[in-house]
Amino acid sequence: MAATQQSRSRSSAAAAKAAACSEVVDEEHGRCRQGGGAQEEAENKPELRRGPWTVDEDLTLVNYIADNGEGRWNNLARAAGLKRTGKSCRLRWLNYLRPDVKRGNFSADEQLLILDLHTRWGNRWSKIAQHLPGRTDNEIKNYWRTRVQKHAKQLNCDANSKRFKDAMRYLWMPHLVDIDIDIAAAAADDHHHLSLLHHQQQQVAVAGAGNGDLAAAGYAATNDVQLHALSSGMAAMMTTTSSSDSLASESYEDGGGLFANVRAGEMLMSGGDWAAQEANNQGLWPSSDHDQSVQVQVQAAAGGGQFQDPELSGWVQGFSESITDNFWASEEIWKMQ
DNA sequence: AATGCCTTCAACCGCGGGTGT
DNA sequence: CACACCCGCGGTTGAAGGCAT
Repeated sequence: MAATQQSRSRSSAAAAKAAACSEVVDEEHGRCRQGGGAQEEAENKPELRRGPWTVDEDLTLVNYIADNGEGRWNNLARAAGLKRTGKSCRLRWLNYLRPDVKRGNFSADEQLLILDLHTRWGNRWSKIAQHLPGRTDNEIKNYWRTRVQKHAKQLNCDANSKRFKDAMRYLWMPHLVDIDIDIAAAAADDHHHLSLLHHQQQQVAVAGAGNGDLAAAGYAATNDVQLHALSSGMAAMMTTTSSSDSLASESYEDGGGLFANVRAGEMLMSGGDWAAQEANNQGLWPSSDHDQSVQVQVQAAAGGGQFQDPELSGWVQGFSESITDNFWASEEIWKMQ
């Protein structure tokens, strides 16, 4: 709510500023021109505004789309009488004015899903956004650049690096799942339900540890139920998207891979049977030889052994230590969102 | 109070792919 | 086939607000 108000406040301020702005833009290249200059061009081309949208412009755009629908953005901009490029109108509508745009901070579910999907698809923001109803690619991109990359910086590594992905996979995601379970438990305020959640969590872990083909084994058969029990919001998103596109065929792998690795991460932290777990994850999660070597090293550390790679050892150790202060202190931000 | 730095996010830009002529 | 136009995507920028000094 606060974020929404902040956003609105910013928008209004920006709009007020824009109203006083006489800057216009070349339509084709979007370049800035100062008002009064290049008169000849101005006569041939309509002056276009750029910068923050005013309330009047927003209303014009919203009303026009309500009457005529969206699409054909250049024509729309002209027909609506907006001195904006079609691109600008489209962006304003899709990222801000659209009624189903969800505003405010990302939930743990959404963060988890973003981390998962980014691990799979990289910076395919639009594709990722398709699986977060109400969220725009721009918002997710900003989230990644501001929040996630900030944590990567804290860890002194690149957000796209193997190390950071490992950190997300084995430490961050499990933590988000825990937050999610806590939230679900608090919302339900139902001890029996909570027990069920943890019991089903265990079942997935056991299924992963007991069979070499997790996806083909019990997981696939009960995936949907388990996801719902584990994380209602995330499961809802999975369910929502499963019938819409290619993710349908991947959804079992998504949930299974993610969850199996999440459980593996928890095992790591508790010194569990990593090797057995990892063996069952192969094929479900993008995994390279390097992945495996890293995981073996992580396993060694979890079991009290030493890392073969001193650099990695130091980093993982530093990461683990930072969990209790810097990293998870800032994580409180997530929790509050 | 003034200043500077940092964070956030709306908006812009360039590019590539799709489509119509 | 060539060209022009439109749309959507990912990267980047810059304004605004918050915070520290």
